[in-house]
Amino acid sequence: MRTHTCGELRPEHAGARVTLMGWVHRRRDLGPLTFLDLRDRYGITQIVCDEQRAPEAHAVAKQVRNEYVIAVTGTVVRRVPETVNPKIATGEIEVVAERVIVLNPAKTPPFPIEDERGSPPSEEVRLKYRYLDLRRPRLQRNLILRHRAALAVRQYFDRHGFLEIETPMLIKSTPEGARDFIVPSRLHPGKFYALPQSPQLFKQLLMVAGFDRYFQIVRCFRDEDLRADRQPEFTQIDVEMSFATPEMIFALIEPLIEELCLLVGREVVRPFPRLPFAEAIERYGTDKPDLRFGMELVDVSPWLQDVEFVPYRRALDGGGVIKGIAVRGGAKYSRKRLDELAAVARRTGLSGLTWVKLGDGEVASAPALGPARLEALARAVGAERGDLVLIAAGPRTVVNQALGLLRVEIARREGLADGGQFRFVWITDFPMFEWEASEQRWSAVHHPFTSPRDEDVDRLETDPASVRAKAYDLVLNGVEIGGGSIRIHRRDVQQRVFRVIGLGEEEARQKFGFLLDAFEYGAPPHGGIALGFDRLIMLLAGETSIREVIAFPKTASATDLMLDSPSEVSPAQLEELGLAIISRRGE
RNA sequence: GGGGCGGUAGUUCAGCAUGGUGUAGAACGCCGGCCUGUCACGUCGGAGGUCGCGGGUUCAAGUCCCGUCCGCCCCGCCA
Repeated sequence: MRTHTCGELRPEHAGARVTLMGWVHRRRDLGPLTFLDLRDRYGITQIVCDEQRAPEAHAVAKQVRNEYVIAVTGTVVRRVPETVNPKIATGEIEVVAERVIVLNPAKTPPFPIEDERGSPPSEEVRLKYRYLDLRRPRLQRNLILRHRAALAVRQYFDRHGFLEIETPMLIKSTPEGARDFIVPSRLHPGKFYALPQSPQLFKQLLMVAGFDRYFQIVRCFRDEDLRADRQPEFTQIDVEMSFATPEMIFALIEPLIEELCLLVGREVVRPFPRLPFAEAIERYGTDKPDLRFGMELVDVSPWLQDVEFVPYRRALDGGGVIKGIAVRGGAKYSRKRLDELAAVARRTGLSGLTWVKLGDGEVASAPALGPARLEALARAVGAERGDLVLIAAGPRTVVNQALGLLRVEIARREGLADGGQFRFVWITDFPMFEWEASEQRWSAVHHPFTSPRDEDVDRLETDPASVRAKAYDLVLNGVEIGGGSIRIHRRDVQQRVFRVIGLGEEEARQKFGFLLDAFEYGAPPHGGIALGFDRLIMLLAGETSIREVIAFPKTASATDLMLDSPSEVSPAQLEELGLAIISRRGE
């Protein structure tokens, strides 16, 4: 029986007879004297096997290899000062083995179970042997943090009167939003369940049911392409409150976030700043701005009303805009570097980027503007000697997007984003709808259950573009970590919103009839938020991919290299479900 | 669907631009010997390769061309 873990023994245990079990982390064979580093998730303890004192134990120790699982019985002894190892918590003691038993031998692992020894193995190998990767300190640390965070979340909401209520995983496919993962039904051949993209409708119905304060740490599924911060299944902290205002949601979430940050020793500044969507776009070119650095977008159109330079003239006459950013110390940029930046900007559809170097006299890519004009532009964006000014002209959305991208790209390459800083910001007043050019219809920016702002409701039908939503996102260091809204709780408003997004009366009744019905039985005003748990843990852990905080993640092509999933199923299974495969790729 | 980077020993990589450089190298790991205070032990010796896969060009392909598969990043997509 194990008496202690490998991270537990201290000098005060000296003299105790103990039994440890764990993995052989490393073996140092000095001939008649062999040291074993025994590891479990609590730590590492040095085992000494002496041929003189315990020949049998020593013989076994000679044979063990890395990652063997062994049991060691022996005596804890205090190390003499010269042999103390300050790098490990148990470094002041060691266990002199009397008996070593191999519980299970192990093949040589495909990569070392250690961080910081050479380059890390490729992700492909790590994912194939995920159970070995998970032995490494990095993932152990991340998953322990994830557990502590989940626990803190549950305690926090419990303390504030919230109930964690589970919602179904087998639900109904609905229009709008991401692609659903669908699950065939054996009892109803030809019919399908869908896995939830979020428990959105259920939490609203729980409000109708009077539960008043709900939360859930819940798995969600979206069948879309992956990214470093997007997996097909991911975890949300889902929250909903009755009689809520946005202010109440902010006041609820901010202290929670603060607690979670304290888990990794980070202090945050409260309250988090608020930034209306429109302002975020104008100042940062994005609705998820990274506030760790400046380089804000400045509208320089007013200084160029009478400009003759053709690209600028065209932009202004076409109802567009001309904006710039100041890059500190950018005057030293090479031509190659500037060309690369222009290429980045072009990805957004921007036709051209003007640059002005403020060295000893201005050097510009558009000398036709003249020194006086360049000087004025530089002053307008707040650039000083030694800086670089980048100017984009064109349609407002393209200009904002291009400069927003450049801002982030430059900050990344210059290392302007301090990894030790956590800058939260609430983005508020999102527009309700955006025009889907490909489908020639309006679609909900957040989701169709989001309430329009009271003063904008009248324009739902006449001017959808101008309707703002009671929606908000929480952004941390340029990453969207959550979003929510005050919901619609009246049937008539909900139906009007459905109509705007082109959801017909009949279809609305068929897909969301239960919700519309529920609204007629005394639905309280309510609202909430969903936080991306994986992303939050990723940022707390200092990682750049959520795969590093998920025990068994999928590859960028949504496969599992360990399980080799997805996989084909037997003809019998298909038969039972009433399914037939029409064609397979490549056949 | 599109763009970019990568795939060579168990692992991480070099070699590829300009085809021939003796048997495709290095480090770590692995195997064996020696070593009584190591803790990234040391030391001596050794084994280990479908250069992702298929086709093509060539006297000759890890290296050039075409196709394809896999991993990673980005755009589209993700209410």
